[in-house]
Amino acid sequence: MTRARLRRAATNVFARNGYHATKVSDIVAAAGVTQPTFYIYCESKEAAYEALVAAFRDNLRQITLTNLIDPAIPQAELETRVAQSFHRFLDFMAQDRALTEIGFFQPPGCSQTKALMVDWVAANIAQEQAGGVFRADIPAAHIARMLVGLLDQMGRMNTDAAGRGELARHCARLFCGGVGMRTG
Amino acid sequence: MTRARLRRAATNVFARNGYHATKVSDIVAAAGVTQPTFYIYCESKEAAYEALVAAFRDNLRQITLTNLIDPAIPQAELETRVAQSFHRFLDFMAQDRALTEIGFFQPPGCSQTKALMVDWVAANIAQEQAGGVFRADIPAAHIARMLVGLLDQMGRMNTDAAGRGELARHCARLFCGGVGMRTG
Amino acid sequence: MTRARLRRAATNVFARNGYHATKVSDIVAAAGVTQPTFYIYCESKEAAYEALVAAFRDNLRQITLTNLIDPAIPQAELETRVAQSFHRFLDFMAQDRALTEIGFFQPPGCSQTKALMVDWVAANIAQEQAGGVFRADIPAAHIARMLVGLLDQMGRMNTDAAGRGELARHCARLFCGGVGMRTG
Amino acid sequence: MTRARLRRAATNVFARNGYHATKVSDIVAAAGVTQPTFYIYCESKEAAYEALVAAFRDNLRQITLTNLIDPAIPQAELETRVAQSFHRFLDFMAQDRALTEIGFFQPPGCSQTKALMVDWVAANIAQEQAGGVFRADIPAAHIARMLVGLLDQMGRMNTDAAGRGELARHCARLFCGGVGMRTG
DNA sequence: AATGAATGAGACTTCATTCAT
DNA sequence: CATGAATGAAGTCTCATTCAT
Repeated sequence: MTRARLRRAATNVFARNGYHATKVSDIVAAAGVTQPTFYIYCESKEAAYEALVAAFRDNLRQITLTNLIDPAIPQAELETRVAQSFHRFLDFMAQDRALTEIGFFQPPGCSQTKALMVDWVAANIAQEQAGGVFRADIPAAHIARMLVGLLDQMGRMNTDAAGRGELARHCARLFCGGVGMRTG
Repeated sequence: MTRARLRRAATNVFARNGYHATKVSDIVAAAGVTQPTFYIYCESKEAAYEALVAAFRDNLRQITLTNLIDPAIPQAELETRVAQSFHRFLDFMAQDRALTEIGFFQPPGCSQTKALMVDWVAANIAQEQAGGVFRADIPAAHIARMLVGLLDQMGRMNTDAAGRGELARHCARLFCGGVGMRTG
Repeated sequence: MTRARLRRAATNVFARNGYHATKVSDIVAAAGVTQPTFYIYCESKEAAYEALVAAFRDNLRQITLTNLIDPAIPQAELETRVAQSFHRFLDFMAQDRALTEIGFFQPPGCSQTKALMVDWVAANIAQEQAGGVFRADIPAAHIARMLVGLLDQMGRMNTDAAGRGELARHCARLFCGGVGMRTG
Repeated sequence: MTRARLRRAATNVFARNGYHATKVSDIVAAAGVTQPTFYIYCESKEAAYEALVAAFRDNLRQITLTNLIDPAIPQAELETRVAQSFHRFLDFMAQDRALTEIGFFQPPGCSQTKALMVDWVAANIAQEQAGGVFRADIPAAHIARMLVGLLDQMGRMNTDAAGRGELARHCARLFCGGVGMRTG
């Protein structure tokens, strides 16, 4: 109970103020407990932060793994399928905005998180390229970076569930087809 | 002279350790001067940091403005022209890696920088869409976010001049044509 | 307990060295605690000082208010009654010499304290003049200034209880009758 | 020339801000010279201040000495003569308000100045008592303190030349005759 | 399990003062 | 005589962390 309140408080305060500008006293004030109590549940301020980051990364990892696309997919359905992947990511990021802030947008930690995500996504892309789903003349790592960069920017927009649907479709269209005019 | 050494030292130390973990004493040690000297040239640690961020943003703004694409461009040359734009961005980011770290990758400040860049780029894109250079079924803001996200990720790779050329071409290909297979 | 020790220590050290020459480290050393403890109980060095000044002023205000003289007093008893007022002031000032030093003799603050006291006393004098207790051909404000100036100087003398009695009588005699020889 | 400008600047700045809150950099800025120049003319900030205080005291001493009253004076003219003394003091204090602020109203130094003045005045009073000018049933030191206290308070009022004349007459009346009603 | 009270360590900033020119 | 540039020394304040209860 106390543990949960501390975790919630820490997430919110860290998300609002960032790691360095957050004082342990702010967290315990938000949680309605005293400072020594904080140290009953957390090794240190740093450990508390890292636990949140790690939790976010674990979830992100799961989402990423489930987004691998079956090579049997018909090209006609690809964009829709990719939109679905984007949608999952965007929903996940919106679901606990404060935690996402900590794990994905804030230093210290956000760079590492994205670097890891690039690796995970790149592994998927490589398989998908091998399966003929995506073009193979560009390294999987580069494509993975594009995807992560896209999510990074789009995830910053505060959209409701409906907005996320549209956003995901746009992402998919850009990701699959680029911005060029279709000539001919 | 001393001013330049302080600026260089501040850039490097801030880039290496981040704003909060950087102590004024670190900066002056790197510059080979004493602490009071720092305060002769800088209002405060915060002001010193902000001056660096502002300098980076100004340069970034210039680059962005020069990257507007002429609507008269033939579609066949578009990708090459886009690659040129990416190349300029990547070169700029590589030119003073430490300053880029501060202005583009590190908080506090990086989010704002990217938000600004999204606006600048979106203004370009909107014109380019109006000129028929890019598809218009996706909001310019979304396309701008993709571009910034792409640069954000690609700019993190430490590449030499040759590597940047290839990277820029890959970016352009993805940006213009997406990842999908071209189905006859 | 700690709060009281800090207050005592602050009073003594401020009184001995003055506001500017007093270091927080001096205060905490005198109180037998560490520096952070000081900041648990006091907002800042300045706030600590102001609190002492304010406390002194409040007390001074009370004393002043109770010194208003009933207009029904016979002229023959006036000097004795005035002596009583001076006695109260002198006792008050002697009672916590260090606090008096801070509130009444030391800048910053002493000028303001005396200006306030002049106002309070002037209000009394005006009533007393209206009641025919004191001559009315001199503005109450001027008389109040004489009284405050007199106390300012006399309060600086370090006298024991008996000395204060005599001093008060002298003050009263001067205040009521001046220094001139009584001719006729 | 430079010496005079520095002296004037120091006087004004010290008077406005007080000793501790005045920075050498403030003084030199006001004088339009650089910091090292200050040290060509002044041993130190403290010495500069003390020189001003000493100058004020010297002048004050002169004024005090000339205010000794001839014992041959008829009682009827006493109050007028005392008013003249007060007038001289008030004029002196008004003549260089900034220097007076430093020498007479501001710590560190004002207490000592007044203590000295009490001594000088007391010497006068003692002679005057011996000459039958003033009542002798009150120690000269006490009377001197009353006079100094009176001046201290009255000198704070910012009055023009005319106002000082009236103020001096009021002071004399209070000093000589006190506040009591003259009962037939 | 929880807290009231306290602290060790250290950061930023200021300012009187001095060289070398 | 005057200065541009620099510094030694110090002071206020903060904060993560810990006892004793």
